[in-house]
Amino acid sequence: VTTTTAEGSDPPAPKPEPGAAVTIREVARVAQVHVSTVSRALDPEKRDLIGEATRQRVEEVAKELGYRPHLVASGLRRGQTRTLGVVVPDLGNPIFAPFTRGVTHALGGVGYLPYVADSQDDEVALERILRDLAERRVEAIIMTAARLQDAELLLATVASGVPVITAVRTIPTSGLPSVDHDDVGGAAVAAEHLLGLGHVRLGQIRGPQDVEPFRSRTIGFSRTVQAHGATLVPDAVPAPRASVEDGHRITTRFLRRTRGRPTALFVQNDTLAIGALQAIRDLGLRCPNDVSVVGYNDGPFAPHTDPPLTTVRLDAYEVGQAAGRLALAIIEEPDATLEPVSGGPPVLVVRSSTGPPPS
Amino acid sequence: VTTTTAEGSDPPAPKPEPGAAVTIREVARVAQVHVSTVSRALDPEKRDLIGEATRQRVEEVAKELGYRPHLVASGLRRGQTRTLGVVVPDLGNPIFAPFTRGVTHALGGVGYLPYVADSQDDEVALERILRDLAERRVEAIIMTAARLQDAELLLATVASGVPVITAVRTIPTSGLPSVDHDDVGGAAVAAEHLLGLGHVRLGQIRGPQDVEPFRSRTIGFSRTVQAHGATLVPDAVPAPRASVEDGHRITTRFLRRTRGRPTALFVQNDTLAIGALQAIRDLGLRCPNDVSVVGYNDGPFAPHTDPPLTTVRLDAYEVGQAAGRLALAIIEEPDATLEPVSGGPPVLVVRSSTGPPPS
DNA sequence: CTGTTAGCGCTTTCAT
DNA sequence: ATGAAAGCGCTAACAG
Repeated sequence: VTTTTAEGSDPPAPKPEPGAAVTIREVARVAQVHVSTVSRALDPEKRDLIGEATRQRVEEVAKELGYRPHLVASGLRRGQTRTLGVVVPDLGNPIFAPFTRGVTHALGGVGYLPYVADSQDDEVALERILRDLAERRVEAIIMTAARLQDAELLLATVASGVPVITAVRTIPTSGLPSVDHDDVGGAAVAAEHLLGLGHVRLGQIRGPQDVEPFRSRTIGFSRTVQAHGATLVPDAVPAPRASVEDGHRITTRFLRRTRGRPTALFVQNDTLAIGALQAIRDLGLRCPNDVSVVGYNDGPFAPHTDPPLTTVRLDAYEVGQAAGRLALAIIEEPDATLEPVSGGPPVLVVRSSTGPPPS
Repeated sequence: VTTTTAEGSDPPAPKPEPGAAVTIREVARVAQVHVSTVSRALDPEKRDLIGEATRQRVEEVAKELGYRPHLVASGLRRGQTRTLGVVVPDLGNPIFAPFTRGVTHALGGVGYLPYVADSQDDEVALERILRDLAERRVEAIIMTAARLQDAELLLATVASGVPVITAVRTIPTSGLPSVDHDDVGGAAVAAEHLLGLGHVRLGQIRGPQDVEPFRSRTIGFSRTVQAHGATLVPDAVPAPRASVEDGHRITTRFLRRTRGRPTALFVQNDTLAIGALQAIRDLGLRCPNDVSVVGYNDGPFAPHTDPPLTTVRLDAYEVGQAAGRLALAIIEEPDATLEPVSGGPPVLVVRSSTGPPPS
């Protein structure tokens, strides 16, 4: 119990305690007010509940003591963490750089900060990541590493109370809110480009088919080629991973084994396409003279491959922003049924890896 | 006040309360034990303080109710967040993918999860990021986005109580713990390679000189060239950013303006080198016939440029791991003076972008 | 072995 | 306009 100092001239003006981290309590003690007053004075929403004079004093003391708010503690009390999880399959895939920037930009102003985790397409790693994120009470998870068989795991996460949205790699049947982009359409555009150049024997180098976008690209491409009455040379197996190495391997096998080799290849992403271009060179063929190549994503290196890659642009930054916004929306309205958001239409970027078929 | 049920036969076996999130308290209520008993039963460190029978019951109830520990709350109590910040200058730079993986792997087993933030080399963005990380009470910050002029800001962060370590981009004068790699040596190796091929007029395309590694590379290269009595063709300005575009622009200007053009170029990172190769082509020159190029980093695209890039390998994964370990070390021993850790020696990877000078 | 009590740092009724 | 008291979910002495 402190004695009132209603009569004294100068108030005691306590010295800050040394050592210990400076908390709201310390500020209160030095400023001679109750902790709740400090809390209010420093809360932008509530600062005008406090008298001008006291507020100024509190602010001054806070600054002087070097007070830093403790977001974890205030978050606990408020029931929020202002945190979310971004799960990517592979940070090495160049589209996740702009994607992640898009997310952070959408989040930036509102004080959310993302945990970023890389699942490496490993089921048990993913499981650990999701559990960890849930236990840290992230307010939402932006999942870009989904394979079709992960639906159950993701729905369980949602059931446990953490909203999950999917982007880039969605799971259409799951009912999870998603940021979509029209990969069927994108692949169709690629096919039309090649058909328009006069190709009649086309093939595709497919990515892992348990990943939605690759599956859609397969469909879009096949359907369009067949609709035009051209020949779709059947490929052997899809690439197990969307890596340069697998692109090289699968392309080599595909171009070597085939009788009546295709004159044009739709390679389902840029990373695979880099491997494909290399394979073509290694086989002693020339691109685009012997075989044309279309990639997908228009990542940062597409303009700089040899030859520069014709590819379908997917604006990963934009998709990331959309994902960030969608995540915020679902945080605000957890029960709203959210329409899939579109990440913008795919557009073909023509460079030098495509040309007319050899005569 | 609950009445004791000491005489009844079957214990009441309370039903879980619906709705509300299931906490340790709820588990305790259902399992008919005190919350602290639950806390202990579920804590791997303390589980054997609890009787076999009760522990099993608690575990069972916890599982049945779908109890998830609340890491934020327990962290608040324990005074830790098991969280750290990784600040990168640009996620688009391909070395930060393996770097970040290295960090997470070093951290994985011990339950730390990183926030990842991208400063885009923007001073005010960086300031915001550091403040935010500090207020979230990350236990350490791994800073890879440091420019020399950021020393003060970083030291202020340290003073505010959050340990900061630097990696990739260090600030030698700052005294911050760091993961170093020998860029002077790496550049020297590059120079020796070119000199060994017989080049006598060499130049370099420099990255931003307020960033330590670029500065060291400048020194290592110049020094070695001069020591061998060869001519170092002075360049105009360093690239303001380490981007493909700047690499192209600076290289174009450099090769065009120079009388007595150099026959070999040390380009201070792979991204710039991609631009440089492009510029060489655009000028109608051939690489390596007219001009040889050595890059730096050996990023994922180095084998796939045209021609494949001779470059100095920096093992970013390894550096990331070292940074993770260093961060853990400083978390455990905040006051230890930590020796700079080395991220492994630079090694030259010879591909096809270098050859003897034209005769 | 288990329960009691207090408290991490903060916010929020509810008083006054 | 400010203070008092309670509590977010959990853990850690300190009993017994």
